[in-house]
Amino acid sequence: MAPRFALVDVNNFYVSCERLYDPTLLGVPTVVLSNGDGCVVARSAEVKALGVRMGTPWHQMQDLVRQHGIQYRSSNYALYGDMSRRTMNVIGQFVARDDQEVYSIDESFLDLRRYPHADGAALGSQIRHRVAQWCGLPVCVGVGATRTLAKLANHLAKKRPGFGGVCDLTAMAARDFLDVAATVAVGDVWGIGGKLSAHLNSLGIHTVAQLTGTDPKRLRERLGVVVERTVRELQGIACQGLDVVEPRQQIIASRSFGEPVFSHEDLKAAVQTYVGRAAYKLRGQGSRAGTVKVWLETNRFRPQDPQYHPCAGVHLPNPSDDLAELTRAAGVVLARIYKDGYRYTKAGVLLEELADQTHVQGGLFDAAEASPRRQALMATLDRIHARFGRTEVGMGHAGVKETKGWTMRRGRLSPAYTTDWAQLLVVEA
DNA sequence: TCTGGGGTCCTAGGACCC
DNA sequence: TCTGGGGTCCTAGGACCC
Repeated sequence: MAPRFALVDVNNFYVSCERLYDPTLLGVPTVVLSNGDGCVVARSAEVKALGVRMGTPWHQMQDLVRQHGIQYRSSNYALYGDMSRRTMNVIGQFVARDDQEVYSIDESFLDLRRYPHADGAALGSQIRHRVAQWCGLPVCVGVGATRTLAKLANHLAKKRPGFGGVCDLTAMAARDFLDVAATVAVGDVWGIGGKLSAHLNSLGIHTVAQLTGTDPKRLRERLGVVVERTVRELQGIACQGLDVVEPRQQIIASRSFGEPVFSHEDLKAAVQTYVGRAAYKLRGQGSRAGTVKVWLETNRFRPQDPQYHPCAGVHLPNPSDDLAELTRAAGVVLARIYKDGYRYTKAGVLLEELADQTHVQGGLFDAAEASPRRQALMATLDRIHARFGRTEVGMGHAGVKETKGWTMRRGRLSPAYTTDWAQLLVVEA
């Protein structure tokens, strides 16, 4: 059966979620800001039309904000995560369970090879209609013979109004495809970012049509196997299927601080909080970590400041998911890399060498396996975390209220409308 | 004054082994 | 004075994605 993929993607996902519960934002230029209200991570169509780029620092666009009355919201991941789950469930209704891959918070691939008679455009329209009606969110659908082509189709469905939100490249004549592809820049292809784009341009390859016509083997010599595969996928040869969801291979928890931090004590409090978050995710996927790494950052955007970006880690004698052990390990690393006299702006914790809980090998000199009491304590922590949110209970200094300086800014956070009884939407009669 | 956070995969080079 | 060749594993760093 000929491979065929669909990619369903929510338009301006975070902004669309905010608008769903606050209709005063409809038609108004709106952005959602990153953690700490640092920079723009989602833009409404009106803001995109003003030429605001993804990742623009918020403080750099204040003139534009005043001029055009741009509204902003702080990131509300409780809301986006829940809306994502609902949306993915609705999209998944159109295929068997094994034929859906949730690729990111706002995108899902569907493997259509088991539905050779389904009309791509009609299917796309149905999905659009149902997600709009059941979730209140706008999506676009792209269909192609490979995942890369489905991505490209989705890009066209979004950018070219003529497609009406659905683009099926498998229904397009080869000539028509090349005509369209000649109008799309290589940088718009999935897997071709800024660096590779510049490199391709220097080789005289500017459009998707040109890239599609290039010999993949020649490109491999210069640019590596990733680009080779991308070109083959553009040529219609599937190099990647649907990915099975594997447990993560690394878990990161990090934040920029609300204000700069100088002392070992404050850094310790921050790092302990991040360990708590990482350990929660770790246990959530049923893994244990073999390595704990910690890194610190000063402000890279102020070259006049003394810079220091250390990163170090420790191997644990045995992979662990125990918060006390992980916290102790992180503390040891932090003490090793901490140096006085720097203006720290960010810290992070990285758990690596993740192993399945059931496949952990006992060491020769271990104390007995983690005691049942200890495991019960961890399970209780996880329940508290799930019920009350991240910072209520922790280890050591984690979450102590007085050490406020490093906690992040969230100036305009919308309520967790769908995940917290206390924050339900109120409709005035 | 203010510039996100969490991931994946690939590659090159060094260490080590036989 | 002369000093192999081939393989694996690990790590750091780069590029990309959302």
